Amino acid sequence: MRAQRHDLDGIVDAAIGLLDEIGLPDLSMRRVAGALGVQPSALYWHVENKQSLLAAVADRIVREAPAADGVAATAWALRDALLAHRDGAEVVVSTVALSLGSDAMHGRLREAYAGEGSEDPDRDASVLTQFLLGHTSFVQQRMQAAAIGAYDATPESVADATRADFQAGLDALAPRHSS
Amino acid sequence: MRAQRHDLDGIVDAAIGLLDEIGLPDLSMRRVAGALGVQPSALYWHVENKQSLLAAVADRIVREAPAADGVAATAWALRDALLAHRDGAEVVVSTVALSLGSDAMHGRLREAYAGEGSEDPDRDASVLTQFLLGHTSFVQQRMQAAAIGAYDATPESVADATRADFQAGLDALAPRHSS
DNA sequence: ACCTGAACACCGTTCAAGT
DNA sequence: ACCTGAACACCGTTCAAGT
Repeated sequence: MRAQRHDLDGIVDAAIGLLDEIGLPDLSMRRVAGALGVQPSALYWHVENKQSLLAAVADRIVREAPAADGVAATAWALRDALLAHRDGAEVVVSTVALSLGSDAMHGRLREAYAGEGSEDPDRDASVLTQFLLGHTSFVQQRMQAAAIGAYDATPESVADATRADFQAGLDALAPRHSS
Repeated sequence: MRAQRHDLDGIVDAAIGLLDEIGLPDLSMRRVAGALGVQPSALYWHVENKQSLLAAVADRIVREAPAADGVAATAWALRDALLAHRDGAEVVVSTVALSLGSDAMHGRLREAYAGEGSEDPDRDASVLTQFLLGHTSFVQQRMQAAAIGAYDATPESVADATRADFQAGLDALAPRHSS
């Protein structure tokens, strides 16, 4: 068989595509390899193990969030980015402590808080990061439960209710006016 | 071989014991069965699948939190309960949407908010639940990363810093005085 | 440099059969 | 009612060997 030649970026592309299709529980190294037309063992040339591949995926998901002005807009952009991919929140949560993708989150929020005159931008960013991760995990969990009938509500009503939750959280955690 | 006779409670006991020993990634149905001296397939008489066993574990973890007075004390008690078992936060997060153990969390916080004169106890409880879950996931992730050297800090300093994070979150999300 | 092929030590779950 | 035993269709990871 022909050698296929891939790099980390291509592998992450394939992994994200598969993630959206089949979800995190079914995302295996063997499936990623299959999507690339390669043997499972070939992945280990590019990546140390599954966890570090997921870290790279998390990194990409967070970086897909566009830059925005101010704490609230930044937080909404990050929320959108995590919700844009199936199980995106869970993937990011699981790698947050290793200060990869999550550090990008924290860093953006820290800058936004600093720009709005926070007295402790680092602490404020930590708290909002933790809320954001818990919130998005909850949203995706609920949406999937609603989709399979395990939670009695329409996806739309879950989306609406959780947007209101997020807004309420931001009202409390982000400064209202920065003058 | 002798029949072993178990009930759901005993299985949850064994699962929690194993969870503390080996962590969620290594917690398999086969290991739980092994700890009980039983074949893996025997578990399926008591439990529909692994996910529902984990839901029962999550339920128990949350119920282990003692009742407390007021929003802040309730939140700290829940935080302690999730942190009391290895990967406790992750277990609870993964079953939160199915309104099992997590509903107990939400319910307690809702009552506490109502008792402090909140205008929307349901929303306030949702926001605090989401922060609590994100926060505790983050703490356990960081502590483990610190333990294996993947994050450069002592477990104590992580514990201290995250306690301050939680207090800051509560300052913003819980009412300061209830008169 | 990058991939194949084969192997190792695992998984969750089902189901007939035992007691 | 509750468990065993065997099977099915999978896993992540390692490593020699190929090109």
